[in-house]
This record gives sequence, C-alpha cells and structure tokens, in this order.
Amino acid sequence: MRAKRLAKHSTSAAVQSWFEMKKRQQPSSIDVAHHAGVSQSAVSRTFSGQSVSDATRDKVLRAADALGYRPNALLRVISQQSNLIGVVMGEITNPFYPEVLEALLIALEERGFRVMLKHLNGAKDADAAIEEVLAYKVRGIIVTSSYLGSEIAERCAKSDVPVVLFNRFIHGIPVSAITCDNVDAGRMVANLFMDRGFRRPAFISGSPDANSNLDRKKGFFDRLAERGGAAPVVLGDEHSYDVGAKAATELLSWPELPDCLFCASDVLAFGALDTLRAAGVSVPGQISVVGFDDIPMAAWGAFNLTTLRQPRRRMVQEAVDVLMSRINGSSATPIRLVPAELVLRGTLK
Amino acid sequence: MRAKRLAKHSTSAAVQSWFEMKKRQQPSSIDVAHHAGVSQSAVSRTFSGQSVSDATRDKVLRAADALGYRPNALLRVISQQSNLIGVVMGEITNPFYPEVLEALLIALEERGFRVMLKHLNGAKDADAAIEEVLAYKVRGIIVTSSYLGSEIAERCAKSDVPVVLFNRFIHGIPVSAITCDNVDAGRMVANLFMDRGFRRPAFISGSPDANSNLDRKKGFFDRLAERGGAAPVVLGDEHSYDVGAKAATELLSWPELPDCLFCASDVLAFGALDTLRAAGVSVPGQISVVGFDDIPMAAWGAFNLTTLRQPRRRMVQEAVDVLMSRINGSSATPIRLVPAELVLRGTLK
DNA sequence: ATGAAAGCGCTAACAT
DNA sequence: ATGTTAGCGCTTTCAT
Repeated sequence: MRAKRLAKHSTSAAVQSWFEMKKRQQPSSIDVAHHAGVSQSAVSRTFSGQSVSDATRDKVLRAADALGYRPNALLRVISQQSNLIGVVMGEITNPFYPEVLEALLIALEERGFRVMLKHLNGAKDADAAIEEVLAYKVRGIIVTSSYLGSEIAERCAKSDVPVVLFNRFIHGIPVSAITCDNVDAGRMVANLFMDRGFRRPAFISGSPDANSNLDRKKGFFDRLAERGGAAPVVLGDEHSYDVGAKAATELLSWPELPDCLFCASDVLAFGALDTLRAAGVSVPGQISVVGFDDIPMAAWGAFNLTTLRQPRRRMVQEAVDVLMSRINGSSATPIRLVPAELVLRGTLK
Repeated sequence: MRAKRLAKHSTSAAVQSWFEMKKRQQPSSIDVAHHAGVSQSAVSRTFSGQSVSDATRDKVLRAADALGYRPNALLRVISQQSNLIGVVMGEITNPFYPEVLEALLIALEERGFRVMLKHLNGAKDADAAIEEVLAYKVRGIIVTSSYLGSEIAERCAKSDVPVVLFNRFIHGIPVSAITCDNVDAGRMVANLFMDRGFRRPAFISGSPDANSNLDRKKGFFDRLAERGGAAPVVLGDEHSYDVGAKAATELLSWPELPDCLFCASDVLAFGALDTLRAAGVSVPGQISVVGFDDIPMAAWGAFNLTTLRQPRRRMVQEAVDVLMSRINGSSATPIRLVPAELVLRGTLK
C-alpha cells in the first residue's frame, strides 16, 4: 500500500530496490504504528500530546526513535490551520531591516509561528511576492517595504489572510499598518533647524518611490514653509552610502554651502558626513547634519550622528500584536503612527 | 460534507452561521469544480499546467476568480516533495549576514525554492532549531552559524535531508560545508605583519565559541610563532563594536601600545579604530589595524579599513550549488575552503 | 485508553 | 480531453 508511490520508480524486476527506496522514504506514523504494534491513532495522539497510557507512549516513542520518525508539521495545514507567517522584506542590507527582522523572528517564534521569508526586489515584484506567499496558506503576512503600491495593498485587503504593513500605511483600505510618523518627524527636523537659526537647508532624499521617504520630505518642507524658511535644495534618490556621498559632493560644488542638512536615512548621512569631512568641511561647525533611523552605527564614534530614532522594538511589537489580534478574529485594521524620537548627538550645532 | 469540519463551531440552531463560516473558509478545488461545473481534476490540471481544453480552463479560471481560489502550495509536500529550504541563521544583525541572507534568498528563490527562516540565538538552541526546521519536511537546510557544535552536525548527518554548513566545517562526518579558509587568512595577516616589520602584535577576538574566530586566531598565532614573532596580546570575546571599543581602551592603558592589531571581524575593528583615534592615537601612524569580512562599511571613508574579504557571493553560490546537487541525489558531502582576499586600505602602514 | 474509519485538499493513475 | 478513484500523512470523530 505504501509501496504504491514507489511503483513509478521500481521496475517489476528490481524488487530489492524497493527496500532501498523504502529506506530513503521518511517513515510515516503508520510505519511507527506497525513497528510499535499499536494503531496509527495512538502514534498521532502520542505526538500531539493527548492522553495515552504510559505503556503505549513508551512503545511509540521507542519505535519512532528506532525509525527516525518525525511528525510532519506541515500537515497541520490540512486538518487544522497553518502556523506560518509570511514575511516579505526588501532592502535587507539596509542596516535598519536586519534589526527589524531579528525582532520579528523572535516575536513570532515565541508565539509558536514559523516564518517564510520572501525577498522583495524593489517595488516591482511586490505583487508577485505576496501572491506567492499567499499560496503557502500562511496565517498572516507582514510586509516591510516602503515601496508598496496601493494596488497591492488592496489585493491584500481582499485576501482573507490578515496583512500588516510595516513602514508604510495606506488609508481607505482595510489593511493594518505600523509606521513611524514620518511627516511629523520631518516637521520636527524643520523646527529644529529653524529654532537654531539655520537659513540654508538641504535635503538628501531616499528613493522617490518610497513612501516613508516622501513623508519625511513633506513634513520637512511644509514646516519650513510654514515658518517662512527657505526651500531646501534636494539631492539623492536612494538609501545608500554612495548616494549620500555623491549628493555631498554636489553640495560642495555649490557657491554657498548649506548650513543644515537633513538626510532621509542614516546611511545617506554617513556618506554625506564622510565626504564633507574629507573635503575639510567642519561638521557641525559649518554644516549641521541630521539623519533618520538611529541604526546602531549612528551612535558610533566615527559618526556620532544626530538623528531621528524609529523605535524599532516597539514598532515590531505593535506589528506583531496587531497581526495576532487579526489572526484571533478581530476585524479591526488599525493604523498606528509611532512617533520618532529626536536623538541629539555631535553633528548638530 | 465540507461542512463537517465546521460542526464543532456551529450549534445545531445556528444554521445561518454555517454560511458565514463557509465564507471564511478558503475555497478548495472542489468548490471551484462545482462552481465551474467540471470535475475536481480539471481544476487541478488547470492549475498545474497540464493539458486542458480552452473551454474548461476558461470555466475553471472564471470560477476560481469568482471564489478567490488559490491552490494550496503546501500540499505538494504530500503528493510530491516539498520545495522548502530551511535557513538557520544567527547573528543577523552583524552586517555580514544580511548580505549573505539576501544572496541566499535570491539564489534559492531563483531555483524555485522557498525559505523558512529560523533565528538562532547563540549556540545553545541550534539543536532545537534544526529539529524544528526538520519537522517542516524541508528539502534541505543551510546553517549559517559559526557556533555550531559537532553534536548537532552529527544529528544533521543522520537526518536524510541534506545540510550545508556555512562558515563552519567539521571533518569526519558527512555534512557539506562552505567556509572561508580562516586559518590561512590568519596566516596571511601574520605574514603581512612580519613582512612590514611589526614587533608587538595584538589580537581582538570574537566569541571563543565561534569556530571561525578560533581558526583565524590559530592561523595568526601559529604563523607568528613560526616566523619567530612575539605572541600577541589577546582581548575581546564577541563580535561587536562595543567589544572592539572596550578592547582598545584596554590597549591604551598598556605601558607600550602594540604596533599592529588584527581584529577577528570588521565590527570589532571599527570599535577599536574609533576608540584609538578618539584617544589621539594615529592609525596607521602608531598602530596598524586589520579587520575581517570586508563588509560594505569597511570601505567607507570613516574607516577605510584594511581587511580580509570573505567572498560572500561566491561562498553563497557554492553553498547553494552543493545543496542542490545533494538534493538531486548526489551523496558527496564536499567541504569547500574558499580563500580570503587581502584588501589593502588606509589602516595599514 | 484504544482502534477503526472518515476526512483534509490535492496529485496521479486509471478509465472512458 | 475529461471524469473517477485512490492515495499522501496526518487529526479527529466514533465506537469499543
């Protein structure tokens, strides 16, 4: 009966290969049952922690051990529900995200879930990535990408598996989101610059497709305008050290150097800082620099960067909490804006 | 019939809740078949890309769309083989690993596999983590942890799913491994220091449990001894910026500063560099510093660190290749030592 | 406490 | 080309 699935591999003559292949097969609960001289359900009960007599349990465990049996955890997806969570993540090499990923893994595994990780390459394949993950009957999805388009979000909303957006929110559709209050953070930086009396602001931007980046920019620009500040120079188009460095090089060719610089992420700021300093510009003497994220490196002596901290741990905690309550039946799809925290360090005069 | 599984949730009176719950269920191929007026196998064939008439395919797709049906990709684990790969990874926040993870994800997804990611918290739960992943009937496992003990490796060898170790190798058991030739790299650094005429070497160590760390140290120490160099001072016990900084602080209190410093990882070197420079020590004027890994930050202006590059891409490529050949039936369990490459930058005199 | 038997959603033989 | 019928390895009734 079990040999049936082997039929296609074994010719009628090659009887002994049966045994070979049988050995290769992972043993099933039936095999264990036979070996132990009990019913298959006894095996199942033993491993799912139900009431079994000590004698039976003992026989089962002994047989399982002998055969190297391990219950197939995936099969719970049939009789019960899956305990898989899909995590779709872009920009893994931006130091902000490994921190997030680690926290997510810990929080989810702690609650008995396993994670299927899908890599996102820019904005374009977000759609396919989510479809893909959905095919594995995950119990929920966490998408950490600021590139997410709203069409995809709508598709998420249509699917009956709860989706939580991390670092991106979209109003008007029933999808939860946890994100730093980027607009407000941008305003904070504008206020900071105005309060200190700076006159010539500049902004180094991340990807123009990234929502978080746009929000930071918007808050910054709007608030400057409200307070009658000058419109900032804009440079950059991606979150990377090299882009920050290139933007700073461009700044240096300006007739007049800006006196304050807001970078949409810490990595951008690092590139700018290194370039400015290499050119003999004093930071913060001649120009103040503010970053965003507060990744661990921002605190390092080489940078000592004033920045806006995204409270990662808290954001992850909230994201997981929201996902859990949706999995447990809640239909609420809250959008949580977590305030960024200003971290004053040496790059601000 | 399908309502059966709902029985436990619905009381005999609450007939209408049946419908409610039915809506919540993900539709099955049978539902689609009914809706389309075809057999269930027609649905299966449509989605597994077998020969179906255009008319049937059309009916099926239309029905599937109406019902929001999506074939359950996990179930292939039953009739066929799983396409899941377990990736077990520690130290995710060490910048070396996100690079590795990204490359792994891309390579594996490219070949049609999905990854289940398990976080490893130090050495202690490696055993449980691997067991856990094994329970999901993954097709193969990649373990990236230099903390791996040989007992666990043996357990991997016993399991019939192929395991590839990344950054750790163990002789004498049938488990493949891809790792940088750490011993040789350590020797390279020793040679470098001796060639340049340094006399007072120091070494900042990562975790004493980490095999890669020990190998680097061994190669370094052995070669120094062979060439009649002084035995180095040893500091540190973990791969982190703070440990590097603390170690450097200790160095500074020495009566005589070492003239060359080998750090077992780039992050250690960064901490040491920042601390030394902050104390007014000239690098490389008074002391030369060499790191390990060549993570992207090592090339940044702030550090410009001389280091040993681990050829990440190539290592990942090899790891995936070896895993694939094992999955495709090969029983060879090669151990590949990839040579590190010296990258000369500004911190070496 | 235990075994027999009926599914779970799908793929693959088999039959038409 | 299509439908029918067995399974896949497990969990869950249902008897005993």
